[in-house]
Amino acid sequence: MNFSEHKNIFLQIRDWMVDQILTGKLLPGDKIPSVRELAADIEVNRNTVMRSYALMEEEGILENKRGIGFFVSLDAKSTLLNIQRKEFFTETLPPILHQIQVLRLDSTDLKSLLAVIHFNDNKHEEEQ
Amino acid sequence: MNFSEHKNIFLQIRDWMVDQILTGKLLPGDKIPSVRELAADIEVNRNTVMRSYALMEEEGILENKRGIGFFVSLDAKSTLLNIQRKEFFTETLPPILHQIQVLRLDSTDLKSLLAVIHFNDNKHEEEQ
Amino acid sequence: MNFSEHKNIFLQIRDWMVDQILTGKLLPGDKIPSVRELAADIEVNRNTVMRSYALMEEEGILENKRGIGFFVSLDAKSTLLNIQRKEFFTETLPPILHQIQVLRLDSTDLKSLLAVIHFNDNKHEEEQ
Amino acid sequence: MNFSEHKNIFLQIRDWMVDQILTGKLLPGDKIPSVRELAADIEVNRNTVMRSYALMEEEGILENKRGIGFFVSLDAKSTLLNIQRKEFFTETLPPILHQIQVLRLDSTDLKSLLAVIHFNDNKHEEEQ
DNA sequence: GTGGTCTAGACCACC
DNA sequence: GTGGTCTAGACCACA
Repeated sequence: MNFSEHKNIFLQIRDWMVDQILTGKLLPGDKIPSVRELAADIEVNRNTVMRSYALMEEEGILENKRGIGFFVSLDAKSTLLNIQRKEFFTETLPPILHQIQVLRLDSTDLKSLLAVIHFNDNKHEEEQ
Repeated sequence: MNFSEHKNIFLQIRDWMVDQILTGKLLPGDKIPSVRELAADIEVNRNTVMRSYALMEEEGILENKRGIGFFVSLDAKSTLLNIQRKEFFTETLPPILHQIQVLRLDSTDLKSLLAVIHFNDNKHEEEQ
Repeated sequence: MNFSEHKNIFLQIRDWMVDQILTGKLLPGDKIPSVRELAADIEVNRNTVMRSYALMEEEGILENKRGIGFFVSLDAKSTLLNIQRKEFFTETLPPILHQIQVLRLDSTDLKSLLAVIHFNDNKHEEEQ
Repeated sequence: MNFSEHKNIFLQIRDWMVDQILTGKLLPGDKIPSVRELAADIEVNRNTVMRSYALMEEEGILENKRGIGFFVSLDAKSTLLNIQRKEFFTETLPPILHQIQVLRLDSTDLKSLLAVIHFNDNKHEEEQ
């Protein structure tokens, strides 16, 4: 894992783990590496890894069986989607909307954005 | 002004000022509040305001007339539009696109976003 | 059995066993499950169960017949009642009283508590 | 401050601070001691104090003005009462009820408990 | 072996 | 001056 300079390491660990879960590389119920193990692996202090794991436990993404280790919680995926969608609409989207308006961007400028949305729409139809 | 927790205050002041200019609430050539005035107003340290003004001067948004005060520079608006549009497409947009895809948001979810784009399209037509 | 997060499992096993005895689901002289049996049952390490049994033997609640197993000691119930009532009044009750006062809870809030006390009063009358 | 042996220090700091707030020794909006200051005062590591403050910020009891310090949040008192009352009814009370039942305690035994409740009832009447 | 707390000390950005 | 993160290392209880 490569850490970017100006984001907290414990958050980057969390982001990476979340990614593993969302992309299915880690499945609900899976045991994740022990604090010591991961710390050694990515050459980071135990405490930092611990902080990351504790955060994810609080968020309901991980569960802790004492003396055994941390496990991906069974409903991690839906919990994550909920957290992230909520964050997107309350934190991420509003300033974007504002900026699009202020910068007077129109559909020509934002064609790649529209393409993504269009793509998602079709994905949903397929699944039905 | 309400300051968000995890972004530097002096950057938030800058963002707010930029916004005032882009939306026409501050016009090129206008005198802006003195450092101590604004500092008192928004209950922030004078150094913080100063740092913000200095940054904007460096960016060519403000001009400083010694002993008189800071003024919105004459080409602030076009300068800003260029800077910000560029930033928007290289910095802001890409992670948004990724997130929209990961969260599988579709046009129903993002109706407010689409509404803004639509609104901008019409604005442009009127101006033609 | 569901284990709560922040209390030692071996203590929780003890509490559960004590409960079984006080409520008469386990009677004096009864053989209790073997260490390995209970461990398998509740999905816990055998050491943990052993520790719990050892504790209860020390407290005089259980007796160990070598090669046969653990049994509820004959005077377990009266022993327990004494231990627990004493503990209740010296350890458990005082902080509760304090908290009820601080939180300004009144008889309306605590109706379930009062109901239990009332229920116990009647139980005693019946037995006289 | 005297720390009891077997409870986490950072939680004891929180408990003490909560007490100060609930008893009115710290008022909403008050600045509390800086992390370094309190750490030196009670001879505990900065990190430990920090952890305590961060926890209380998360709980909405404290607010943080960057570069200035931590302040008692304006609605700390009601927030606290909510947290604690909720905890009392979901965590504290149920095992108490169970124990009272199992130990067959009656109103004679629990006279001090009833006295407190009675006292609270009168307090409320006075306030009306 | 596991998680969890605490210390001591460094370094950073921000006010 | 303030909070905040990270490290290195010790010590503990629990499984």
